[in-house]
Amino acid sequence: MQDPASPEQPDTPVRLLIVDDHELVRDGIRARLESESGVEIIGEAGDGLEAVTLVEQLQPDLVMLDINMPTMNGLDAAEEIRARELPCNILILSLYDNSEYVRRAVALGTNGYLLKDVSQDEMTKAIKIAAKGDFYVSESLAHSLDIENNGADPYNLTDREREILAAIAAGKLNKQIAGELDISVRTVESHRSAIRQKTGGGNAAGLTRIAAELGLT
Amino acid sequence: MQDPASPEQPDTPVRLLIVDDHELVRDGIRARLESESGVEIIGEAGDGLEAVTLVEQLQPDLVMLDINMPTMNGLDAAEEIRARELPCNILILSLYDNSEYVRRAVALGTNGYLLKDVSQDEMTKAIKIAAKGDFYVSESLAHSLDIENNGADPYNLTDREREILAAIAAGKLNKQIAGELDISVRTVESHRSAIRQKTGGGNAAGLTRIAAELGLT
DNA sequence: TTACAATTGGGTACTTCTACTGAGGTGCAC
DNA sequence: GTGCACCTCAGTAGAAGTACCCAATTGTAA
Repeated sequence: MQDPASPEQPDTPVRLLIVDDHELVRDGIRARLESESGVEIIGEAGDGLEAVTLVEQLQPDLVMLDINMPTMNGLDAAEEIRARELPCNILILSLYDNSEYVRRAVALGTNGYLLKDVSQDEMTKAIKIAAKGDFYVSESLAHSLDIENNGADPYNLTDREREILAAIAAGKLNKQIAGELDISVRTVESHRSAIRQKTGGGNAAGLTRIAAELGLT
Repeated sequence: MQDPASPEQPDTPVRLLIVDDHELVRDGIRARLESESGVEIIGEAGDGLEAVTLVEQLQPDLVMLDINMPTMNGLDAAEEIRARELPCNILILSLYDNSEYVRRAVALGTNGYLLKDVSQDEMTKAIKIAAKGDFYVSESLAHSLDIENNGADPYNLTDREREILAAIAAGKLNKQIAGELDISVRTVESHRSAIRQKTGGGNAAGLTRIAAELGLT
């Protein structure tokens, strides 16, 4: 999928960079992989900024990125790594199975999306696949999402609708949103109405919950 | 604080039960503690229900409970353990530093509250303290919360206000809330107004975010 | 080219929420 | 028993959102 410096020989271990803001989780990953001969952990980072820097310095074959992190989240870090055209495969490791995250991960050209409830076997399998530049996604996710199609969210919201939903969830009034997007209040109301219809979200509180569910916070 | 079967001799290892829905996190905890002679991991559970059962069966000195879990969350499990008067100390291990969780944990008579960004040293320290029946809380939390006082949330909401805030966050209209609580709409509006004033929450979307922050979802 | 989806904008009537004002009753602490 | 916090309820005015109706423009896909 990408064009990384992937090891062609199967006996060369995957040089892996672990990124998670929780040392506890990093310890867990380490514990799992230290018995694995095919993987060599060459570094750790605690946030996205540090991750990008270390990918540049250490040039790992694969970086395992948590999403929810301070300073810079994993998806933004992935975007930055791709923007700088660093030759490194990316495996997203997230707590959440929300489709908006997966959608963005796919759009960014990452090499996989794992949930944190992953088993040891699946994790090593995913690392091998992602390190080769292919794409791996948790089975539980592959079933619930139609990634093959176009990565659409379950509500089929348009880009504009997602943009406005995020603004609503941020507590902004229609008038404010209209001002910021330079459109009329009536248009915002139209979009809002469409969002309600598609999501069944009800009032602002309901829409905020759905926005959170979609990762638009 | 409680009255558990705590080991009086310092050379008797703490018999620990680990509860977290993510095998990855359990592996991390294991990896950290297996070098620790004072701690013996006697079992694992993946949700609250399983946790209560295993506490009853294995009678550990200490149970380490994650909060966010399927089937039954960690706080409800702690409540059940206390209700059954099982002689076991409880250490909460949570991803979130929200005050409502800490407040409930304190009210339930648990023996500590750890954040998942805890270091190895602090974790073993907390385990030792909690296993003795004392109370340990992460320093970062102790600073931000006035647990000494009465475990109040940072907004000083009353019980009724929290109840109504939760209903608002659930997307209910004032009229609905009034019906369910058997009070007038005007009263709901009064509470809502007070909540806004205390939290600076603004409209329903803002209040929903704050409710999520307080763990009222 | 035709068809369709997305985005934009409006009219009208209605409901809900917000922002102020006021006050009565209860229970608890000093 | 005097405060004080809490819960209860009301009036009024205006702002905001909801629920319908409608249509012009643009871009893209069949």
